[in-house]
Amino acid sequence: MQEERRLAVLRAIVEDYVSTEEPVGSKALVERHQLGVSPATIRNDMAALEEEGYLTQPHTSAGRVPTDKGYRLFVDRLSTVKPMSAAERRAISGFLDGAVDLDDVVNRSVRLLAQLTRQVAVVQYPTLSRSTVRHIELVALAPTRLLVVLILSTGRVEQRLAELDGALADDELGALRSRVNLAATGEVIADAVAALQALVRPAEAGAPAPSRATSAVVDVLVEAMSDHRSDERVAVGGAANLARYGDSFDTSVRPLLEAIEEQVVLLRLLGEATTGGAVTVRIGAEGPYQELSATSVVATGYGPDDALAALGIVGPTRMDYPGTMAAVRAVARYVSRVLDES
Amino acid sequence: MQEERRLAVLRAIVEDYVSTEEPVGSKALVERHQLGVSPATIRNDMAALEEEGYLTQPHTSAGRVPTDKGYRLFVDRLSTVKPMSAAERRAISGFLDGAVDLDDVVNRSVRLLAQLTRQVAVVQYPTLSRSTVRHIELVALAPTRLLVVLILSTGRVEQRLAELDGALADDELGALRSRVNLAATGEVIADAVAALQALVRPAEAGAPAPSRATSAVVDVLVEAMSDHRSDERVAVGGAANLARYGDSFDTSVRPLLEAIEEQVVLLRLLGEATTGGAVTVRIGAEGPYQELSATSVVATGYGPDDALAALGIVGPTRMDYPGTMAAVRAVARYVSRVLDES
DNA sequence: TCCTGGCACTCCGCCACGACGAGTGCCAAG
DNA sequence: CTTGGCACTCGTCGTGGCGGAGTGCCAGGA
Repeated sequence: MQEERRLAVLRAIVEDYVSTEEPVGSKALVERHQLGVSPATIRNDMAALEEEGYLTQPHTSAGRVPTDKGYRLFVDRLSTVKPMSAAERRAISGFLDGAVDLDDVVNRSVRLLAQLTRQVAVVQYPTLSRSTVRHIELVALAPTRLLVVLILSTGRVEQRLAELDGALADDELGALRSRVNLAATGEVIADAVAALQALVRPAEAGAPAPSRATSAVVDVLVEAMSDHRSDERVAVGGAANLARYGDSFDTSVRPLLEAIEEQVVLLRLLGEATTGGAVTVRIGAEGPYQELSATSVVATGYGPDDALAALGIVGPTRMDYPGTMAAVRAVARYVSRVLDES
Repeated sequence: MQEERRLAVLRAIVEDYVSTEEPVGSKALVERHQLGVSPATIRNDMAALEEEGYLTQPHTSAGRVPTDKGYRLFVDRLSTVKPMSAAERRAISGFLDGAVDLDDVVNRSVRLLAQLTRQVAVVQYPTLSRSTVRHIELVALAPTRLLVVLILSTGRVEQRLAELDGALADDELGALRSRVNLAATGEVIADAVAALQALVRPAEAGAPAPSRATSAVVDVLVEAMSDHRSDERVAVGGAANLARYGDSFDTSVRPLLEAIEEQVVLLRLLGEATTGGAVTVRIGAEGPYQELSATSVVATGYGPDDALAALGIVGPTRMDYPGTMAAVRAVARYVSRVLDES
């Protein structure tokens, strides 16, 4: 069956091109793979694959190079995700288990991912909106100054200052602390916000009006919970891997460097990945940024239901997809596990 | 006086080379500057400057390029730090005033610095050892589980968990809180550590032995205060400016990318800068890393006595030193001011 | 003593040329 | 449908000539 062989040819071309970084010709192909046919036959297949848009030639009479469409077919149908070796798994879990707090988990993950894939790694900080409230603490720094500490399930801690109109006695502070914790602890952020706001809503007739202090504290908490600034935070690592690109500075390195500066861009690149549990691959011009048409993104969600946040890598379209996908998947799993334990 | 003119020639060469990025010849020099002498005279001066090691020629019969020694002389004696314009000052203070917390200050600073200098900017997080303790809070999360929150003068907040042997009553908790705050608040970290350890030292005969809870809390606090991990944190920005280097990828961009990955390297580069109040310039091979012999570091300390931490930029030796030094100095001043206010 | 104009020289960067070779497309035969 | 052969294309690489920018040196002048 020729159709099958054609796909085998495409797979072989992708693999060779990824490892040699040079257009691959028919002769080299039959030498490196056991295809059982002659170069001439391969040439016919290549011509057909080019006709269908899976391959292209840099110049007449150079070898063939996969197109985005070719990589897409390869990723979707021709490759199987390589399982990580036991040693790699041990290295991953050993490296991540040493993390002491959320920041550390994220930083270690991004370095790990960069090291495993030898690409630029991106890890999004856990999304605020997916977290639940673990605890709220109120600390009197001064008679009219309160430190409000918000501790989330992901280990994130936010602190704000609240200025009060008047001094607050210790027992009043304790009562207030109990009330806000009762309302918010264990709730998802959105529900916690609603519950807190209910505390200060004009109660039914006869109930006591909410105190000024309560309002102030609730305001600060709601503001902290609504502050999606940190939703937009990402850690980036492995920029040194950009140096390996060597050629194609302008088409690959420059736009990537610019993207790294723009966290918004990185988030958007990762964005699609949190949907669905599997590793997402965006190849070349499939994405929203034409400057990044020479780069691919391999990403996935992590955390409970893989919906807490996303992590992944950005690299040239010419990359080892099976290996990269395996690494991204493995790191996401271990990060999810580590976060779950803490 | 020829000696004076020679220095003027060196200054002119540095300025022209920085702006054109090309070796500068004698003819171009007399055209662009009012030196009042002929190219031939300039040639003699250039030959003398080269003899003394301030200039070098890429090839026979190309123009001259400053050596590290030439830049050094330029920086030390021939340049005056350009004052920032009023508009720039407004932009800086406006940009930094919007910061909400320490993280934000650092992040904004690094972006600001990268933007002003169009170089890679590096800002070290405030050093733990230079901070004082603002407040310690103890929060009972569970009967035998305490959240210990350490708030520092720089706005940094560290939190740790302490596990207790037995339950602690509210009033006991309050007493413990008072004791640790009394001992540590307002103290520099080193003194705070000593004061806390004094609390649990076997007191003179007759005094009550320190409780298990006290020991546990002090242990956790001392550990948090001794954790110099975050002393080693830096924020990096403006990596996209590397793209402007264009040529000299291997000599400049690659080692810099690698340095950016290695925070230790960045810290060491900034390290020397915290001594003394002025802006420090390290040119080319003057520094400890020969891979970075094509780059210069312009850095200074910030915070009280400029000793809290350091910030600066890393760029090619061929850079606008006066402008860069002005920007680094200005940002450091504003950051110090902002931190002082909060 | 120092500056200046002139002049020969060096050497880089650029371009055109030609040989080489890898790789292709096509065709006719198996 | 596969295969070997063959002519063709085109990029790469080394060669050599040319122009120009820039230099060093020297002799004459202030």
